Amino acid sequence: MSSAAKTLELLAYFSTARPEIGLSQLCKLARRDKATTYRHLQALEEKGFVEQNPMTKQYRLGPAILQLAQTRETTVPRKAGVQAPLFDLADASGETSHVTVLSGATVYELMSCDSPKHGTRAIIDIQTFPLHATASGLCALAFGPETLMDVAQGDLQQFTDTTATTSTDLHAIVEAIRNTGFGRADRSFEDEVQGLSAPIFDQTGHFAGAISVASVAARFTPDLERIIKIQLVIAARQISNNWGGTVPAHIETIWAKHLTPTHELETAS
Amino acid sequence: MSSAAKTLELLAYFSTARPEIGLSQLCKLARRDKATTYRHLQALEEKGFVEQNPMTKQYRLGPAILQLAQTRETTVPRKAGVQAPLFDLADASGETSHVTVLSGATVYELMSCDSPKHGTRAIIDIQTFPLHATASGLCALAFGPETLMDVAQGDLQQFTDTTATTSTDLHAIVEAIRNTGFGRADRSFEDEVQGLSAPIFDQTGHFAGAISVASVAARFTPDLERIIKIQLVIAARQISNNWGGTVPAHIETIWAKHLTPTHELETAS
DNA sequence: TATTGATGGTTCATATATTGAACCGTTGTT
DNA sequence: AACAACGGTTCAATATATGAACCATCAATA
Repeated sequence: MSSAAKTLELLAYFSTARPEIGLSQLCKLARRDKATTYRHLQALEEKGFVEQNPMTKQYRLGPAILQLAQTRETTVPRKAGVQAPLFDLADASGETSHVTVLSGATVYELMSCDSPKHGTRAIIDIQTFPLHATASGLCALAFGPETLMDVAQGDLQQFTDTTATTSTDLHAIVEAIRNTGFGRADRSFEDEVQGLSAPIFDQTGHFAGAISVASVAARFTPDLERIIKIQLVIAARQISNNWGGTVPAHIETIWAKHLTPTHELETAS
Repeated sequence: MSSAAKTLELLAYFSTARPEIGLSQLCKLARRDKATTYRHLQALEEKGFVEQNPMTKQYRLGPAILQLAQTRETTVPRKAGVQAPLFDLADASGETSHVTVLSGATVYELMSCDSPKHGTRAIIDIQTFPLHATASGLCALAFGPETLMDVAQGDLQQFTDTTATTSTDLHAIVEAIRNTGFGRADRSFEDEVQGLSAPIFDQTGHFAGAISVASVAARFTPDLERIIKIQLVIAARQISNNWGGTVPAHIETIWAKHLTPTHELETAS
């Protein structure tokens, strides 16, 4: 690995949980030599990527990062961070996929990608997604701000005969989604469309949107569901990353739990 | 210079004005070999500090920066406390304004705000500010740690014909700033730009940065200077407050002394 | 269609910049 | 007073960075 890459790696050890790190401590964390680490820190400090707390001599992230982040944020639109993972998902799942963003109390479509694999396709033709009836919307209810639930309950429009139209039903569905880590809409918005989604998180660590696959219900099988979920996890991680966030550990945990082969066997038996 | 530092330097070439840069272009900008630059970009890309636009093959700032910036800002909040006072200052002064932070011996731009009032504007296009030639830098020399003066004297680059290039001149200017409480750069960094600044203090009670206004020299009058100084004081107090500090009493005293009508009359007579 | 020039990317011998064991000076603890 | 832990420094050994020259691709041009 290049010396530059090793230097950059040091930055990743800083976090809100561990905002300041001393030289020795950083050596242990990175399993590097002290002299090497010291020089790397010097280079980072020279360019403003870290600075030293004059009192404690410990290092922390520096101001240069803020300027770069400003540039990135104002020049790279969210769409750019979505394109590749979304296309890969549509390709791998063979189904129409889309990414939605939460703005205020509304779930908007950001980008969609139709897979050319099948003749029959689920056509997405709306631009805002009902919170209580779509996989994306339910994902927002499950992982987004709590106030969303109040908004959702104010409009429980029935789209199909499986749409949740009571507060009780909606709460049960949302609770199930919190337990699995995946939004799910069983023909609740359109007949014959089965939605699956995963939450996306931005740099603030909050829910920012969702990535979803809309399958034609007739070909939806447990096998396909598993495949799609695995792909959703990959895409959700990548997009979160591109938006400056990471998938919270507890979400990763419930995903892992739900996708392990042992779990599959247990539920199958 | 270390290879890591050279690699980090590449990032500084990205800006809102030039968000995407191709390999060849970057080589020209940085005056580096193509192979070297390519490998540096590889290292940056590997760690997410840049990414490649798949269409154009050009490079742009990557998502890793957003995460680091988030950590920095949540652990050392700076930007959040700057926004409103800075905007108010730009609005009230009608000039381009910016806030800088001192990190080690370097003055970095934290945020800037262009006032839309005038057609001609002082455009800020640097990311670090020379200590001896800018209002912010001089403010740091006057109110920051004493060791800064040694650093400044090591590089007295001449930018314009009013830039201080001797130790004697620099000391005189800094002394004047200590007596007025305002950093001042009379076309010493760019021709036709008149800078004025006020120091900002953090919770440790030490100098932490400066807030500055860059006026177009042609419209700089004593009246405007007075108006700007009054606004600078307001902003410096607010930001210091937001950063957990207060403006030291002796600074408030010299500010008051310099802005009282009696003083104006005295100097005018 | 062949030519040119620009781009992004690659190779390899050279030599320069990186490495880490051991060192120093300081600080706080036993 | 001895000790340990810290940040920081030195220097010989060598791993790593370097850049001239190279290739492949593309778009414009003759």
